[in-house]
Amino acid sequence: MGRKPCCDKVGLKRGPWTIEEDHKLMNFIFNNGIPCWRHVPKLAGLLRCGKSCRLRWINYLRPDLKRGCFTESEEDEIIRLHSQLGNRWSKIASHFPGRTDNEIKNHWNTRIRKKLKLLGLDPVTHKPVENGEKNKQEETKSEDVRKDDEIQTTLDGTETDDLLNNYEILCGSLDSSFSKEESNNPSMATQEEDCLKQWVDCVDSFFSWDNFIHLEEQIPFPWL
DNA sequence: AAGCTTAACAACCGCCAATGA
DNA sequence: CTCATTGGCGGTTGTTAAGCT
Repeated sequence: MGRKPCCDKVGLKRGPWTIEEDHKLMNFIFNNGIPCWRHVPKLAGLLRCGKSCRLRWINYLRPDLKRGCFTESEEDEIIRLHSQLGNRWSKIASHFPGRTDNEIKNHWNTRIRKKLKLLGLDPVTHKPVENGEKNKQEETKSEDVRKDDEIQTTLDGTETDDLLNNYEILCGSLDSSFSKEESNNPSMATQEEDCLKQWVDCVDSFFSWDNFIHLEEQIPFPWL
């Protein structure tokens, strides 16, 4: 007997979310909060499973999300946190208000990992890759990794050394300041609040909330 | 212009821990 | 205590746009 699925997948929509679906989910959450993800799809009129709704909200629709590219300092911080926490993306994400674990994980897998490889560093251990280890890895590694190495060989030795030094300096300098600066920093909280206000204003001008005023009367919410 | 490859990101899947009945 | 349910997490896959040949 396998594990029971999180929901009955029959008749449920999958794949990319449409704008209409996003609107339905956002409208529902703004008006009702998040009572129980399992009930959200039905109450919001969505043919998705609750888990999918939760993911969409957390990774894409949440008002406090900070969209856009990662800055250099953010990347450096991710590298440093990853060296301490490993693949605990949610923990890492908690240090970046407005960023999601999925976003950071994707960024790590598509960019930062390659960057570290170019520096001659093992993305898992954050230590320089030994020649012996390199040979061992050589036997099993995939084509894409091989391409990364080809690029690396185009960098001359001094360039690689410089990059490596910079990385070590960076990690060293940041290590001392870390651990006391957590996400409950008051200035960060204010930033988040401002961001939220802006976003709510934006959404207010976008939606016709009047259509949802009587939602409560139409749907019997069990938690009310 | 068409086809192919790659990079970036969104979404899904399966597992696990917490919680409540 | 046991079991079912739920939310959260990390790994992986799918999709698509951009770049290249």
